[in-house]
Amino acid sequence: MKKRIIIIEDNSSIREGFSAVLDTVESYEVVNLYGNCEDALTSIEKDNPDIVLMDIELPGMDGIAGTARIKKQLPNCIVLIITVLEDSEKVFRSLCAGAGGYIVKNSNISEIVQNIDEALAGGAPMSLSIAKMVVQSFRQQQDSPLTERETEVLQSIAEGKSYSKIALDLFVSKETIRTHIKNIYRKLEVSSKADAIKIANSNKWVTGRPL
Amino acid sequence: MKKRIIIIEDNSSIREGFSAVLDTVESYEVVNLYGNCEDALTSIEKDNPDIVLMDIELPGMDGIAGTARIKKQLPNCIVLIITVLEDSEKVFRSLCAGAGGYIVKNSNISEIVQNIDEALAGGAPMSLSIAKMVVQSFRQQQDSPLTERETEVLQSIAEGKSYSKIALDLFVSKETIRTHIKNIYRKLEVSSKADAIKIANSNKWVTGRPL
DNA sequence: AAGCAATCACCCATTTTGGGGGATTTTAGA
DNA sequence: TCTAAAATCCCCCAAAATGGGTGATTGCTT
Repeated sequence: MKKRIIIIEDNSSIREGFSAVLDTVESYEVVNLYGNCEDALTSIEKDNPDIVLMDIELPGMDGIAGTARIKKQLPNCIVLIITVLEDSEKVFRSLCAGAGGYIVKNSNISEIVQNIDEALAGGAPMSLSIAKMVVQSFRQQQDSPLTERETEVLQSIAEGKSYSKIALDLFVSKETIRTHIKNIYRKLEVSSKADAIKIANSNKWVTGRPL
Repeated sequence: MKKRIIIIEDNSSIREGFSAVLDTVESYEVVNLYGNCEDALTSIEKDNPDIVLMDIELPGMDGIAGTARIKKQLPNCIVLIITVLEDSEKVFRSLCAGAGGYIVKNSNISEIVQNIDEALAGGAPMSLSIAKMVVQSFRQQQDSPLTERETEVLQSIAEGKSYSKIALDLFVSKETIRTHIKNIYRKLEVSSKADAIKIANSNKWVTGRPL
């Protein structure tokens, strides 16, 4: 059975190019081409694709949101992101949205086919450089105004722990934790847990996941 | 100036092997070898290494905690993890701890030198398979007992938002959020935010970072 | 000596949380 | 279409958590 493929890409040259290439492959069948996510989503059920090649930059709904929508409707469908090396945050977010891998925009025929076959085989096709971008997005903590202890406390806050629980974990009194929190709030110029977490997270001062 | 290198690895064959290999390189100087982190940490200041080759599996303090300690004392020191492909969670955690890259255990001389040079040049050396493991650790959300809405609510909880804030964000009343929370607690068999977050996180039901 | 980090204490008002009821409407599947 | 699940909302209550204020001690580094 031929693998059903759809392509969502606003640049018609690239769209047609990929389509032409993939149509030469015996085991593939390009069932539809779209210039945006909105159009694709209306007929995705009928298209019933095994593979979606998705651009990230798109007019209207972007490829990340589009990936999430598609995975919601067709969980078994594999979305491969067509991309050029750029924003590591976007690469990361698209993975979270359920992207199955990456295809570099100016790949040649054999590379594209290889990527798609790898995806169909259950792998996660991507170039080393793209993988590194994702990895990078976890380190790069810029210098923080918070002390070590304060960071530790804020990390615990981000894990949903109460002041009492944090105090127990760090073997200090609840009052100490409260003082730290006050200092954190003053330094970050916020006055709530949520705001502190948001700032600390966007600056990579905390890890984002429980340690 | 020669780059100072120390090796922390409990397997003496591997330790001596790496050392012998690196000593043949003109620009490197292996200044010390250790079988565990504890010993290494006592004299790390004197060793003043540019590069640390660190095993993950170690008696006593493991390589992840060791990496964190070393980065705390010598922030500019680059820690490269010596590893075999195994646990993606450990690979991820070591990155969070500040690891600068990975060296596969049975690499040959030129690969090792290449990895170290890449690290010194500011890169993040690692094999494609290791990078993929990290990437994998973000998808693979197993099936959750939570509904979409409940997941959305729990995600917000993990971001430190109060019920009121979540209600505002989702355009529903605070009472609705409370009901969702109750259902989440019942399904996960917990009775606190922290516990719910911990479970949801370990099962990848929430992303761990604000969306 | 001054500054900073970390520790702890007590006061206060307000908000949040968790658990117990019960109810309606919308959605989706059998 | 009937039904079950999901999502929405409301009330009560007590306990806990939170945020802000003021103040104090210790120890370390500069």
